[in-house]
Amino acid sequence: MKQTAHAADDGLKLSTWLPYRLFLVAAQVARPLESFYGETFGLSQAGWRILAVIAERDAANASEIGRACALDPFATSRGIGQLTELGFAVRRAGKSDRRFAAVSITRSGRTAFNRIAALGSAIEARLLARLSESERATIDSALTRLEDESARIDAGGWRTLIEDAGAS
Amino acid sequence: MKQTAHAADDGLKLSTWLPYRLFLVAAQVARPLESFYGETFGLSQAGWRILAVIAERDAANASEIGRACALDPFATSRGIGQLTELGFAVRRAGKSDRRFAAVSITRSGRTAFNRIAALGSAIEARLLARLSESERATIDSALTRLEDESARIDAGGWRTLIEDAGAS
DNA sequence: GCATAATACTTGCACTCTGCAATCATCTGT
DNA sequence: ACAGATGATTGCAGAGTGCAAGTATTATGC
Repeated sequence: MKQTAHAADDGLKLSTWLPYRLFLVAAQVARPLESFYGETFGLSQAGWRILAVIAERDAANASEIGRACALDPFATSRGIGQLTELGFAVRRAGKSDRRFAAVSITRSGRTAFNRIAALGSAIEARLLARLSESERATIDSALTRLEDESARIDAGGWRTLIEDAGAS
Repeated sequence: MKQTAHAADDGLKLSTWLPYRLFLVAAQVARPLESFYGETFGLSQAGWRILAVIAERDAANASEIGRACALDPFATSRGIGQLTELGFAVRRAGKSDRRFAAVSITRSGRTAFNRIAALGSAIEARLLARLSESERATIDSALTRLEDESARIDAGGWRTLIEDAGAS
């Protein structure tokens, strides 16, 4: 397999590259939500994600929360700190093992969550309105596989990707 | 329409919320690529996006670049600055109107782009391998509409979203 | 024709976010 | 009881971000 001397381009075009397209939709849709909870409650992105997790799963510890919303332990700890300062969450020492700090949502935290979630649902509804019923089903099922594969890609790191590509 | 006193939750569950699912795939897939071009070339995310744009569109000015990769003028300017420092791009004063700085990719910029794009294509291939031909077609067409709708959502801001939702 | 406004872009500065080392508190195995 | 493991937190440096102000150039009004 011979390469041309004058470095022919890889065909990658940003606007048709799947990862960029996903990123674009995610980023554009996240911006209004972020400015809402930022301006209204002084919440960061990590804070919002943690709030959403503890809204549905009570008395979770930090690592569980981190796993559930793809945050590293540092960000998780800081996010929880922010939520407790805002009065949206409380830390309690774990029952049996006191290293695990059980985090719970407060009443005002739930109120804030509901206001943000309403906006979040409105955004989702706007997106879904542009899709047919069968498209929604296809995307739901496909996204499950994409989530799985992207987790593998992330876990493997770029060296693995190069090896795999080289071995084709 | 009466609300229950003990604040019933909005049904929003992070793990099934479409915007979060898109974000997750995009973020996980972007991380290995970012660490590759970060470690190898000292390139930032903005830098990579701009590089991808000038690889396919020569002598673009800053605003065109910014529009093509969804960056504000500040980030665009800094990204171009980074690329010129790395020797991956050159700024030339515009022909007729010298306020427009025409940015072009250099030979070494193109080499770098090709190496990164190879990895990008490998990532995309890994994702596409998990989808059937018809799923790919569905997602391609659906994403076009989602891109359009997310741009509208972004442009409208959160106040518009609340008004729309309230008027349902 | 010259002051003024508009346009394209850049820079400085303050602020936030992130990544990582070091640390603290607690528990487990021997 | 003590060493080491585990879960979580903190401090700090570096990178990224948003916005006001600035430069350079071109267009406009009188």
